[in-house]
Amino acid sequence: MTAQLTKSRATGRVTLADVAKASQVSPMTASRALRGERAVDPVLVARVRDAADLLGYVPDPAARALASRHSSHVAMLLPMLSNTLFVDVLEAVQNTLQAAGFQTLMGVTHYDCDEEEQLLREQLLHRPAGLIVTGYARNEATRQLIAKSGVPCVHLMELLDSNGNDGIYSVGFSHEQGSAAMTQHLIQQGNRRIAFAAAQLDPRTMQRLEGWRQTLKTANMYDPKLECLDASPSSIAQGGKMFAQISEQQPDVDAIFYCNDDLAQGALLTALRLGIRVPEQIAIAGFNDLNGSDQMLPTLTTVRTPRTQIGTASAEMLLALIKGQPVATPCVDLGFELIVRNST
Amino acid sequence: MTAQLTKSRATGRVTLADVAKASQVSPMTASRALRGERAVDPVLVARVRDAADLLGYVPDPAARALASRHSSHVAMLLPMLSNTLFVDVLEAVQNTLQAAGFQTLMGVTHYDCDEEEQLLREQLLHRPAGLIVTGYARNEATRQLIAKSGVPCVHLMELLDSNGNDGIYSVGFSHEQGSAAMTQHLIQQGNRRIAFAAAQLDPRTMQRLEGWRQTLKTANMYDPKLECLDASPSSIAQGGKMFAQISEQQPDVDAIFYCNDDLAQGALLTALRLGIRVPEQIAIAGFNDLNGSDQMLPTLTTVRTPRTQIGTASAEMLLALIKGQPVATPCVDLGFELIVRNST
DNA sequence: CTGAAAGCGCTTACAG
DNA sequence: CTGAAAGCGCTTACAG
Repeated sequence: MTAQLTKSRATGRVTLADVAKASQVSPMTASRALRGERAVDPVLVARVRDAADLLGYVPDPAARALASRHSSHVAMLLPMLSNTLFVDVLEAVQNTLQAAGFQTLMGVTHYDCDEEEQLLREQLLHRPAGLIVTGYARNEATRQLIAKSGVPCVHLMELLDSNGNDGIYSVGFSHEQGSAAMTQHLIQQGNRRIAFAAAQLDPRTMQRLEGWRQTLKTANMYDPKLECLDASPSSIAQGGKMFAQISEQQPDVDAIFYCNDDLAQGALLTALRLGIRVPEQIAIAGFNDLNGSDQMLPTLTTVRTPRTQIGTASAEMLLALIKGQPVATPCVDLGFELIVRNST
Repeated sequence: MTAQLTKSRATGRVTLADVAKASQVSPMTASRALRGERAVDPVLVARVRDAADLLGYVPDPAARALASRHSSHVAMLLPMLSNTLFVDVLEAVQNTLQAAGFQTLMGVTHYDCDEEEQLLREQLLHRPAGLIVTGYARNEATRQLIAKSGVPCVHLMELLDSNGNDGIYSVGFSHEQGSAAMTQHLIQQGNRRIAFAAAQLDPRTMQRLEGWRQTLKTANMYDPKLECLDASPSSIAQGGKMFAQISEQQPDVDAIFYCNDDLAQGALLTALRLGIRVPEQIAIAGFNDLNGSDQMLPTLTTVRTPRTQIGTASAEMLLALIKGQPVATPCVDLGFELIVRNST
């Protein structure tokens, strides 16, 4: 077949009109054929597709967004990139979305609700096809912004109480249960004074705190003095500081459960430096199973969290919502895994 | 002043036409006033701005992109997010661009030229206002794609030879010099069998290899057996493996220079495990000064690289290029810093 | 310095 | 199942 190669536009870009002309249908039919909308004669679909291939046609995202009022962007709000946890989620989301022809517009909130609101306002201007946000802790204005936008939204990382999850989509796991499982393990190992050490103090950290609290209370081992909370960012150095402090001020503590692996790694290094034997003198546990935890000395006992799976599953769920497909399980629990190594 | 609040569009969105009507000028004048284009009466500018504020007008990026043939996106190509190096650059770029009203469209190439080409093709469809790419190692098709697109482009991380940098913009530092400085330091410490251990073997790693090579050759200490190269990804575990291998097979090696800190951290941990004293029996050095290197036991001697500054400076340079402003220094060298700690 | 016209490249909504 | 019309919300290019 001989396609007309005449380009009608000054820009030199191959447009839908060119494809339509070459395949002798209207632009509308070409548009529908290319998008795989049904109710188009298969013969025409084939003709249009061939012409598009021949001409090297690629749809213009801006024109499409303007006309349809939906871009091919997905806006994603993450608290912080310095926690490798979120980098893993981001990469998984990106891979899945990219394969489906969507672009990820990432925003970093720094755990700040005002910043989140600001970012979301900005991103909503781009009429994203979908939204991925982290957790549920946000201000009312942001919540309204999401709801009113009508843009499908998936919530990352956390589970929601079974009540009041109407129209809420989420992929995550129970931080409270993960924390309880680790605390239970520490008790079973014979520890009696189990401290909980946390930084950043974001909502998910507080849920882990709660899991530890409840488990200790049930075991009659709870003591507020065992809570070592610090709002500064989580880091290896910070974990070291907290370890030095606890081991000096509370020599009776026989185990420390850190809310994140970077803190626990810092604790392990500081224990080495101070000549304190782990787990003999004090047991150390972490959360997330980040890079390097299996290489520490001793290797770190931790809770492995499914961040890559969370990224993939949330992106897939969002894709379904965007297409208007039914989502069987709106709130997906991907669980966690207790990884017992040598530090406990 | 009383602005007319009548909205003309079915979408309910406040448009430029609304602002124009409210401020009693033509849409064109409103457009120019809002964009800060000169050649508009200051009185009208003020009137238009007020009306825009009052109505809560925000320009539609899609319409703007379609009409102007340039979006407010900046496409950024990074090799890999698992190296925290690039996450730091990404965050800095994002912060700077966001403040200027641009969105970052990130793509991960996995050090694969074909993937890079594919990603760039996809991103170019969105008519980005600017491009940020990593290094210079790419295939000819990709190079052509960048050149033909006419989109301003800044190259990250590396310096370019003084010859042939016509029209090339870059922000980075010399990996070869950074590596040479560290090698020099190791020689000065009295080491005579200095191994170079590297993973991933990307272009910048090879430049560091070259810096080490030249320095050892000059000092008459070069021996090909001292090169320990492995193309698998860089990680703490990989560094540990390489350390065990070198210390077993080449007991005369008295220092190991790792091309990246994660490898060196793994080496330090493995040395502890094997009971090999650092730096007494063997000195260990790294590159980049990543998180945790100052917390290791012993603390890690390394080369600090200015990744946040690279991100900020490259974004600022790109912004200038986008605005058509002259760029005084097209190839910026941000240098590096030798950080001597206790592992050497 | 200001504006009327045309167009960017698609899709929605309405006919047939 | 197909198409002609209108419009998405801006800016470019051209007048004045």
